[in-house]
Amino acid sequence: MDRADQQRRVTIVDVARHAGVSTTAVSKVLRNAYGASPAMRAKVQRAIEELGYRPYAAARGLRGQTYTIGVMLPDIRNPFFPDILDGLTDTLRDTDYHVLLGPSCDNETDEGKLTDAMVDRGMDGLVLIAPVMSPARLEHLAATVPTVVVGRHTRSAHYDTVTDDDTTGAELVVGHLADLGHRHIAHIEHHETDPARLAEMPNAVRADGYRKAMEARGLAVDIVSTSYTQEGGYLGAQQILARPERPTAIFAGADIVAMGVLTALSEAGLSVPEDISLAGYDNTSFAALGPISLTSVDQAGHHIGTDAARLLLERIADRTRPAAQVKLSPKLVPRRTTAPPR
Amino acid sequence: MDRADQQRRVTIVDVARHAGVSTTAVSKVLRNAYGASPAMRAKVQRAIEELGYRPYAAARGLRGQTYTIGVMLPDIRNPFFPDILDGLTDTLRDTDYHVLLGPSCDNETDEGKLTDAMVDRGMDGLVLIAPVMSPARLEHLAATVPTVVVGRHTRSAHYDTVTDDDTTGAELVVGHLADLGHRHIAHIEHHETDPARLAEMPNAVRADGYRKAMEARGLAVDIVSTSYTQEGGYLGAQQILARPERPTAIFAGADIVAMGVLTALSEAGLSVPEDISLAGYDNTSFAALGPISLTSVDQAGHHIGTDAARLLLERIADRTRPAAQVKLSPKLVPRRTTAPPR
DNA sequence: AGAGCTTTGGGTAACGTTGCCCACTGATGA
DNA sequence: TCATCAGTGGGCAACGTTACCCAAAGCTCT
Repeated sequence: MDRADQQRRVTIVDVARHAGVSTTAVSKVLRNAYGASPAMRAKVQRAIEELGYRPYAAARGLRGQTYTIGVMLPDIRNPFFPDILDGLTDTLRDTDYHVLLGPSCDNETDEGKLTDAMVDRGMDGLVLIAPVMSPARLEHLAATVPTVVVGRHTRSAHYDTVTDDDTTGAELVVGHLADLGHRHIAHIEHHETDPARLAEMPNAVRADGYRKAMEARGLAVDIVSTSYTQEGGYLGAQQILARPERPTAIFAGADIVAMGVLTALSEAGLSVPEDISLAGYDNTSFAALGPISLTSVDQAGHHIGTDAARLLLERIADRTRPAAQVKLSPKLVPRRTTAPPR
Repeated sequence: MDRADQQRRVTIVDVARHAGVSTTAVSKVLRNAYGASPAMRAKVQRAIEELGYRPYAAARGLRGQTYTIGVMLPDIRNPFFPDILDGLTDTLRDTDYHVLLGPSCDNETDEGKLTDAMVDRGMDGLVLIAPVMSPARLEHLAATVPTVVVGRHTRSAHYDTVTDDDTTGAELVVGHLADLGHRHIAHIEHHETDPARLAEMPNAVRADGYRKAMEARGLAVDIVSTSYTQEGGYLGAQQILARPERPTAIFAGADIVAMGVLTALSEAGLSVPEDISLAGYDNTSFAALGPISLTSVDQAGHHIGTDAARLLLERIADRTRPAAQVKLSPKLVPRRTTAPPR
């Protein structure tokens, strides 16, 4: 073993000694704090570079700040979330903050563990993407650490929200399919029973938007509940196909769901859009794929990410600032998986 | 603002006072250390639960441990990496460790920043998936913190490695296509020029395996260099199609690359496998998708993840244990995108 | 000249946890 | 009877950084 590498970290004390100043002075330079002359700044900067010093975040954490932002998302496999993430990291790139991601957590227990872990690690701020936890827990969490909630239709004095108008998005899809002549349009949703979440979660709002849009047109509502995963789409489509009467179109609540639907349809020997039309949601890069060319709803993930990052930075800077709610508008992107019914 | 929520965290001191014991005693119970009677353990446990105490990781970090494992991966959009991640989190679920992920970093600069950030945050161990940093930096990093390197064909006394046999994997693909009767097989690789990385990175080894397998059969090597992304596949396929003579098969170095190739082929009005055969690598869930049904090479991502986690835990427990190299064997999964040439 | 600033620099007590010590108590063994 | 020892519990000094202080020195303005 190379013992030279195992030596102690360079600390602020080493820098101070090397520069011939106090640790306080070094700390001031690091924080751009008041009370350090340009001459001293230069001296300290030089010492920092010569020694290759980097502040130890754990020690800073003990004093209040870790310069770390935690991000929680429900499913790393859903290709929509990386879009949001890109927006976040692009915005935070020029700041002192670093982004760390939790592993996928799709249930309340995992969410609780992860957010606890993030709080315990002294994170300066959290971005929660479509969290399923109870409103009370969300409230309590946001009171503990600056938080931005993405996707969930709720508001609170403690946290900011960034949402996309899922009701309109669902209406866009139903309108598009109805205009093509479809009368029987099935919807695959992410199952939700908790009354608090029924009104707030994007999947539930999307399903409700579908319901309203169908009823407004006098069409029969046909909802299958599974989950926003590829498997959920597969199973949902199988349920739909097992019935006596087949719908002429399926509205999948997310592109990843549509992926699973495609598998099931293909296995059943049905072709899209000849036998059945299919629309997704999120306009992921997968939807644009040539052989797939999925009709979808664009909700500008990158933009959502930059907004979330901006709001979080503002909230970290001033925790008493009134909570903001940003609401973005979706756009329909028609592609080749939707066509008039035969 | 709800002031009650803003109160100080519950600390070990509060627990000690509440249980009527010393902080040392509480710490002993927390760490399952020697020197605490069952009676005291029970008393302290009760106090911990009553107060809802959770240890503060930043303070622990200052003393040496943060119970955090950092994971770095090149591209969150590549659906292969979540498989590895699942293996990691499944194995670490029952331990005291938490997994935190860095955002995608596909270049040496970002990698350096991220690994620095992870070291600065006192992480107990790192899992680096296909890192591109220099061998010297890798060596130095692994000497600083317990590390497992995934995918990179290298060995060191400081870190363990988990790799898949990419040479064999490439041979499987070329063999499969050649057996079908293909003579002109193009390969899209992730561009690599650094000599150190040419011998070590999975993409480079895969390309080399392709080269050897082609030459062993007396076939002409035809390599296009882009990147292991959807866009890389799209651009690579466009380059291939712009030439006077079209290959009868394309071997994409990763499934995500094959996704982009499909788009380009579709735009060019070519159908798969009638006009051109296509094989990917990684056997991601996307490859199994009905309408895609991509021939691919399975390298058991979940298994890679569990092995990496196991090795890392061992190394954290004993940093002097000799470094291990785990090498897994790939399997060909033929599907509908490969067929004899017309 | 002296009062009252501003600027510059440093001393130091936290922050929450750990692990090395030591002290005390009974029991054990010579 | 006296050392020895295991078992139990606690004191306390770190770990690296920050922010609240205070002190000294050099100004400006009467």
